[in-house]
Amino acid sequence: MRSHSHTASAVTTQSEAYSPCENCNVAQMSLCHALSCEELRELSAISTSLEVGRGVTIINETDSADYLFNVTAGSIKLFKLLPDGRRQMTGFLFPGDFLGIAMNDLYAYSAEAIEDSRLCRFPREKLEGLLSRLPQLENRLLNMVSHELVLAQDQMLLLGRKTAVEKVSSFLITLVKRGGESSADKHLVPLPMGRSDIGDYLGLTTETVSRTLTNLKKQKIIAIPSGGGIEILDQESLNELAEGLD
Amino acid sequence: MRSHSHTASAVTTQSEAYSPCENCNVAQMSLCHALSCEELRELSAISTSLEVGRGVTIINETDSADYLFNVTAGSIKLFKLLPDGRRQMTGFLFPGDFLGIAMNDLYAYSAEAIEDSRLCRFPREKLEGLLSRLPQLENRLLNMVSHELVLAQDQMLLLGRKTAVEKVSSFLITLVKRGGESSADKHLVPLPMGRSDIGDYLGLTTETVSRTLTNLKKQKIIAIPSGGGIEILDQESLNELAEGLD
DNA sequence: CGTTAGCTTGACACAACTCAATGTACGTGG
DNA sequence: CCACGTACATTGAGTTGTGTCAAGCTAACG
Repeated sequence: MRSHSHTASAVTTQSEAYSPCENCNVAQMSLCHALSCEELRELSAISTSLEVGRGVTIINETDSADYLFNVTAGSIKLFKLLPDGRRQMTGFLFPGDFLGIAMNDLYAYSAEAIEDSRLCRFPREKLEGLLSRLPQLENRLLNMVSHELVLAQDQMLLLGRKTAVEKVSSFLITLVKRGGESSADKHLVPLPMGRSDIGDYLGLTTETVSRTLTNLKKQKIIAIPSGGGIEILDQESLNELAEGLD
Repeated sequence: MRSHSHTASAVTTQSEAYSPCENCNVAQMSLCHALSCEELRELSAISTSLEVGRGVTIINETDSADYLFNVTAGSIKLFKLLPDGRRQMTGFLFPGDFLGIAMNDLYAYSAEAIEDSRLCRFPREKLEGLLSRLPQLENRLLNMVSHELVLAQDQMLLLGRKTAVEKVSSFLITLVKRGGESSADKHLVPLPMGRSDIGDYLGLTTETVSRTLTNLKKQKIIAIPSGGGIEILDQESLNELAEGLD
């Protein structure tokens, strides 16, 4: 991946005009899951593969919602802003995740690449046309959105009612669950986003995230290797901390 | 409505075995929206109308998710609990709203009637069967869930990044927007839920909600009539407070 | 008219924030 | 390859918004 532009405010690189959906390595966990060969070909026909460099803005909160996306590589952060700059992350996306839900044809959040990433882009209008002809696809989309809604409700509980330790512990656990399959050692979770991003996801400041991680480290519940990421040393304690059981 | 049982832990009254969906007064804003007569009849065939009294539990967070519901009268609160009893409301439902999204066949939250209410109940299995035959219905459901997701993201911003005044102001504004149509005077918003429910919705304590409302009253931005509900005196100021513009 | 449930108000405590300084890792250019 | 610069992470000291605990108030209902 060559693109390293940190300044662009929109999608930058567009690598291929046609997408080899048939060979897609994330198809089994993405929107494309459970489609027949023929259906996959139809979807492929309207999709475009994109590469974006770290820091590049993919969509903007109030832009017209013309496209939907599927992440195929890298990681993406979603967030909303208040007028004075306060920021709330609404989610982190990894390969297989879906992006572009809108209301009144406007995106509900902004999206930015945390690291160099690849996405699959679908024009909304064409995708909606496909949905009416491919019930499998619409059902798949309904399941994905329902799943996201359940996660959003968990996050509300976290934001509204959990303490700093409980928030950070919960966050680490969801990362373990998500990254569990892809990582060789299940106890070393990658952490591509910065402390400030984590803080804005958990409703905390950078400093509180840092202090909390340090405390967990002192308690030998986690380790923080210099190469980045977090090593989970005591998953059991972490689970209890996340639910406030102590 | 006669049922006033406050003790039942499950659905109590089941008034009619068949439901007159054709005459439903909330059909235009509910799940049933945009269905043909024939389709409406099919939906009607699998639905049951229920009445529940104030305080009655409709679903329980970890129960098997056998039914989906549509609210037709009254108001419902949705919430999640932590082991030690801390509670987070995930939403308040009014006529036309939808209820029963699940993950792994378990409900993601509990639901309880705030006041005497009526719901339309659909067995999940039968509804899913219908979905595959009625693409209109599936599309409608997708739109409703997507809409809910957008609202959930707004709520994350509120919970994670807004102050007490901003939270309460935002809450009042959403009530105005929701109840605007049904109420004669658009500036008197009904408030069927208690302070404690509002606190658990906004990630605050009862006391903070109360103090904040008192402050808004002192600033002549709202009035609190003894008959219940809240009167909005200065919508403009409220809008600014909600976004932190002062 | 007394009982009760919910709302309001007050005094104080503390978890997390703010502001500020220092430490660390990494990429760039000499 | 090393020195420097920049961005990010950590740590510390002091502040504050909201929570906690406790006391009164209000209104609805039997």
